[in-house]
Amino acid sequence: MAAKPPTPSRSSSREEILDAAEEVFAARGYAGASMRAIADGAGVAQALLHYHFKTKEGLFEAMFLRRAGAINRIRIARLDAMLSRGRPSVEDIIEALLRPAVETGDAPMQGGARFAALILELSTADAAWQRDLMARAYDAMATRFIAALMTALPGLDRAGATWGYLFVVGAALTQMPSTGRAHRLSRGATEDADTDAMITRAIIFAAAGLRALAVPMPDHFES
Amino acid sequence: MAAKPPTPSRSSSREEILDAAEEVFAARGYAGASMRAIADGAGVAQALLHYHFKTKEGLFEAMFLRRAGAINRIRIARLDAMLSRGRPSVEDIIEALLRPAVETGDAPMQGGARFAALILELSTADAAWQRDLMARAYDAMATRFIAALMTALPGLDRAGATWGYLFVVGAALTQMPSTGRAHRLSRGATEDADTDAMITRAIIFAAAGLRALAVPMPDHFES
DNA sequence: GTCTATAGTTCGATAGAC
DNA sequence: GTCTATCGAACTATAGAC
Repeated sequence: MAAKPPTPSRSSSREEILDAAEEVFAARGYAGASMRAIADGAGVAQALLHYHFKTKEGLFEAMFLRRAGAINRIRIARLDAMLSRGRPSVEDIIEALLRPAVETGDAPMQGGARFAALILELSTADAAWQRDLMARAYDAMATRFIAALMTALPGLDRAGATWGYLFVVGAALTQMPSTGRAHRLSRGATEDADTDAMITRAIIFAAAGLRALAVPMPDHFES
Repeated sequence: MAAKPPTPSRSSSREEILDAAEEVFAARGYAGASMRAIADGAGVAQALLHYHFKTKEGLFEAMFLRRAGAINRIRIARLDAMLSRGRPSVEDIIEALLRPAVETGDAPMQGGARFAALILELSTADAAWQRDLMARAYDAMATRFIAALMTALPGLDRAGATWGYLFVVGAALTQMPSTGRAHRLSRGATEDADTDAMITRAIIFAAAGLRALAVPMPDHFES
């Protein structure tokens, strides 16, 4: 789909830089990361980063789109497979949306957990280029899932489906970087690193929440 | 409750620095903000920031605890008032948790919307001092609300109530900085800046989600 | 308590050799 | 494509006068 260099083995250091950028950006955020730290992580000279990506912003963009694109392709593939087999349940749709975010596997990061922090930073930023990047990385995928939710849940209008989608993503994304908070607040009853338990509960939580939003409107409307 | 300087009018510039710090930190994040920009915003010399708060970290801490404390006091007051009047519904509890976050009013920020981005940055950070600050700012309040949820929803165990609390906060917090995303994804069917519509839907969504978590376990368990 | 001035680092980016 | 070397700007923090 995207333009790829015709050379069969594209310059290997370019990918190594992107790998290192993922680690450093995810650990320290955009502003907190430095080109020097990324160059060191990749084992190349700092100038090479500027040769390949021109600016820090350009490197961040390439890094972010690579990872987000990889995850979104899995999401869409799962959704398409489900749709071709019949009418998926709300739970199925949510699972196809959330699981790929924690099952990255192929690139060097702890289960995509820290990448979630990066998405949150980007999605709440107010710089124009960050909002644009967020839109380019996720809007197409989000539109597909919002449509799927409206099909699975007649009675859910577009505004409700949109807020519902954003709630689901926000609820799950904020729990992915394991900070020890769930363990502490639950007095040891659960573990942050147990992403499976978290995702399982998130699906139950989100499916019920979406079904409630599908009811036209409770009985009063205000403001 | 906290130690206050005995002087009736405490150095006014100290508060002005905190006000400016809120704006700059919320707009650019911790790493992206500079002491210079904060000093300029407060109209004082940069050295004065270090006199009052010693380091950038110290200033961030003071700023964050002041704002978080103010919001949490309102939350706890609302919860206590409800509890003294009988058994509040899940919706009431969630409303007491979410509304104060968007109705800050007294300090100079656009409805506390951008402060939410700061909370998200802090809650997903992995530096020790940031996790400690997060715990000091929110754990006591969170514990009260988790307990209230368990009382309102028998069948909700501590692990479920904890994840539920975290889901609710994550779902709502991620929507507070209005980025135009909801407007775009819904094709104009809703507006990001309409926080009342967002909060109203968040309460419906979250209440249903929490009730679903209160059911011991659906009927199958997988993975 | 508030200022000016500056020390000491670190940053993003570029020039230019190979 | 990759490197060394470096520029100029920004940063946090401190010293010291008032």
